[in-house]
Amino acid sequence: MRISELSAESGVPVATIKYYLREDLLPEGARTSATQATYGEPHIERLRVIRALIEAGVSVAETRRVLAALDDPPTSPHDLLGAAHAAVLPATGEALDTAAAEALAVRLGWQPGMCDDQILAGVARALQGVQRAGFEIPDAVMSAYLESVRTLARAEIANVPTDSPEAAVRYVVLGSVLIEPLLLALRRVAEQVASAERFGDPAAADPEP
Amino acid sequence: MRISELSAESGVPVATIKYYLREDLLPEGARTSATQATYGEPHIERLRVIRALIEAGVSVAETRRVLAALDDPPTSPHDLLGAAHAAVLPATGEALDTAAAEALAVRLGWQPGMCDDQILAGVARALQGVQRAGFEIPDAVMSAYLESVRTLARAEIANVPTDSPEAAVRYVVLGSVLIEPLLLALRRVAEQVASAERFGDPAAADPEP
DNA sequence: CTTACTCGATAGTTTCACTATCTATATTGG
DNA sequence: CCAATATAGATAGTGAAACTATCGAGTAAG
Repeated sequence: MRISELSAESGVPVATIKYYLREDLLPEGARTSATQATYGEPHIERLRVIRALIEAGVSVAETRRVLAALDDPPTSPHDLLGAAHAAVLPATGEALDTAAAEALAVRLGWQPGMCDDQILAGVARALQGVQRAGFEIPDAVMSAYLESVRTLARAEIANVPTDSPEAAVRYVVLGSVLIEPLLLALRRVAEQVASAERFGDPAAADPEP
Repeated sequence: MRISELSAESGVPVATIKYYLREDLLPEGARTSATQATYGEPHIERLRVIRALIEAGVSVAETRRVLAALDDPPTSPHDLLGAAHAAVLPATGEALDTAAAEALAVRLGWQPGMCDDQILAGVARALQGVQRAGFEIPDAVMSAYLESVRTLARAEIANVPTDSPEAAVRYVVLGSVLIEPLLLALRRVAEQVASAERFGDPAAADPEP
């Protein structure tokens, strides 16, 4: 398959494919001469993953790191998850108050050394943003967050496929990143439903013409 | 308070404050002459909210809409939530398969007409991204997502403060937007914990020197 | 009255994700 | 075999987004 066919097949413009090649998101095709190369099915699949990540809001640099984790997975599934997470986390710039973040992590069953500091720093950064806006999270709500997130993570990890390493890698790496927009979108729907339940919006009743 | 003091107080550069004034994120100060205005405590608070939203990844245009919802809230709490959600949702460009999204929404207790199509379109878009990457969500995991998200939303809505309308507005509008990074960060920690539990990473055991 | 500050307008900067152009080479249809 | 088309790789340009800097004219304070 030549680059123009790859483009037609995937819906991604040739110029963009070349850009992804330059950025090391997509591997080179098999060279047939100095100015010619051919591409195959793996390239199409890879392009699908790239587009999904980028459209999910992952930057090109982060996408490159996610793909690197896919291509060159650490041996243990646990390290794999760490690599996937690290790929989408910004390097910590400013100093953060990690005490509050650790307190929450402990309520999730976390123990010191259990994961990369970056992951905890993400919690600290998010808390800082919430707090700097002068927003207070009621205890009951925070408890619900922790409970929900633990349930959800347990189900995810319990379903890591063990049959093939490749499947496990795909599941862990893509699952941790691609699911994020879905969770946020589902939360919005659930909030609307709960709000309709509580505040009994008349518009929720089926309107007859 | 003059603009330079507001800048010193809030840590936001004068040029940036002027930019926010131009972009209608921050209201004008009280004019004392043609080239002078003074700012007060509300401006500092507003700047804190703006910075929190923008650092949480909300764009300037979305931030403007969120602030508009804060300033000029719909009368019913339910519509308020809709306004907050609509503020951070992109206008749908391409056609989406909403059937799958509706099926999920129904499992959350959703009924036709219960919320803006945009919110459902967000689910459809997220599903499409997941699916185009060739990623399969196991049924058990999807069930856990729905269950978790319902629990979490119920707790959030149950805790909307009813004493003052202002407090309710703040809670709903900021809560739906600012909490997102926190939830994603907590999910990562919970995944790490669940992963350590399942795969028994030796590094999780406390290392003695 | 001079020095510093302010407003408002305008223009410049940086980053990001593409997108377009160009040259030398390769392939392909007639 | 040769002209039309396509390709790789390099380089430069684009447009959006979020600032950042500069400027001129008008205060304000010591």
